[in-house]
Amino acid sequence: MTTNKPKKSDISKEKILKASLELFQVHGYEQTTMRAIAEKANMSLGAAYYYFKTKDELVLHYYAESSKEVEHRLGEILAKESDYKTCFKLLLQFKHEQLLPVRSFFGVLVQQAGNLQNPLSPFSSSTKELRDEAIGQIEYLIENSNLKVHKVLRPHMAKLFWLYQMGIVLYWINDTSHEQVRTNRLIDLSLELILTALSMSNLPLMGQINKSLVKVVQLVESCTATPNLEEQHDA
Amino acid sequence: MTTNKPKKSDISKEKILKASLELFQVHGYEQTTMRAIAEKANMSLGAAYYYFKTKDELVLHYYAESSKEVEHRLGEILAKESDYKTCFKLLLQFKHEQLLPVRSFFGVLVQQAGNLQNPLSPFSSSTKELRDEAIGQIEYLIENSNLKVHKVLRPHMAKLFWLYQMGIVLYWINDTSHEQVRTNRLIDLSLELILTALSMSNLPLMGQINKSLVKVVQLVESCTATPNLEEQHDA
DNA sequence: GGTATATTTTGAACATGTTCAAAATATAGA
DNA sequence: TCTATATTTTGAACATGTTCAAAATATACC
Repeated sequence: MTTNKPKKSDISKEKILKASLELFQVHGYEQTTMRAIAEKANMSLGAAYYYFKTKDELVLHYYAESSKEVEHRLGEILAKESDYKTCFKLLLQFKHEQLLPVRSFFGVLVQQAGNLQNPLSPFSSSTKELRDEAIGQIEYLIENSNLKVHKVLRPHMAKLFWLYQMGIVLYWINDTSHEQVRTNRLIDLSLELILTALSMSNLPLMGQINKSLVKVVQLVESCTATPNLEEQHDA
Repeated sequence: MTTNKPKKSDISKEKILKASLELFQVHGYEQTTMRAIAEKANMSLGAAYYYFKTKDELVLHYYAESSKEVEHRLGEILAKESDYKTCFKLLLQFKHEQLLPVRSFFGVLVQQAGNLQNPLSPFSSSTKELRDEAIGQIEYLIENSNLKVHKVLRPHMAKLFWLYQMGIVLYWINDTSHEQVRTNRLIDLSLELILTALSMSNLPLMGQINKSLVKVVQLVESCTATPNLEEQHDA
């Protein structure tokens, strides 16, 4: 069931992807119409919809693709560095650079964050796979790094970092400063902050804070992890 | 220039607002069409658009209205309580209850948070007035409370609390648990966390963290405060 | 009241995401 | 090669947010 012959459908799919990428990059997500995409791909509107059920799905495709590239890059980074702060910074910077050309339309993903019902939300159930993949990547990064953190927090670090990283992306998307210098500064400053805070998590008087933090993370997670399991009247 | 005679326009506006509220409540924001609103208000589609330039603007109206109610409620709370934790909790709970009937469609406001260009975003320039109003309310709450926090943090507490509160609302919007018990738990837990953390901000070894935090807040603010002043190539 | 101007209302038209039944084409089995 | 089935393509149609020129109505001034 792997790739045998280049099926016609694959070729058409490619055509649509190529056309949409170009248009999205130039005109952004909203301004690009499905009709324009279909036209540029030399096919009818209906054909485009045969391959991608919604306009959203096109963007989701790039998201998935970039996730794979990040995974690859992560391996490279970890081969050279073990200081987790440096690693995380390199990772964020790579995402930053790699996503630069698609920034104009990639934003829709993040922008829809607040609506868990929207399939485009990074918290929605349709993006769960991608989310878990990203969190797994961070987990891997942490495992292979020198991050020292209280054992109560440890199992939730990857999720926390993922949330943090989503915040950075959100900022980046809306950052209109020249070459996004502000985002870079934010990365530096916030990593500094987190680094310092985490290094304190082993102090005795932090016990309460650590526990509260874990509970909050779990509560947040419980809303995203299984959003489609219908109304869990929990206790 | 105050209310003289009930202008025809005011009556029509009221009719639209009433119709839209009912429809939004029953069917939510997306499912409610402008045509349905116009029909329910006994007027043509174009007339509805004469009073509200976009569908969004209708929701924005309720946002503004509820903000006034919150302000009123805040006065009541502060008259009885001075413990800032209790105050904040009461305030959050009031917002929670008061917004309950509009929860189904009020979410669009928060959901668009990620797109600062979207007028519906609570970070956008079109909602700046409302935002400042809300922050002012929190400022007032803090001033009249017993909150003790490091002087470096003090000037930014209201903004921080506002951000925090937006997070809570975001959670609340998407909380499908029975009677939103999860949101209530989140409020308890996170307030506990913040309370503990803030009470530590005066400790000597927190100096670095405090400073970093302030810088991060300022950086975040710089992206929201003047989003329409065109490309500030800052240093 | 009559006329000029401002306000309000209308309905048609447009753009765009999406659906769908039917047509065209490809594929497999005889 | 011929036929049956599966895949792909098409274009028309629909829903809905939005715009707009023209018509209807109200208001103000004589």
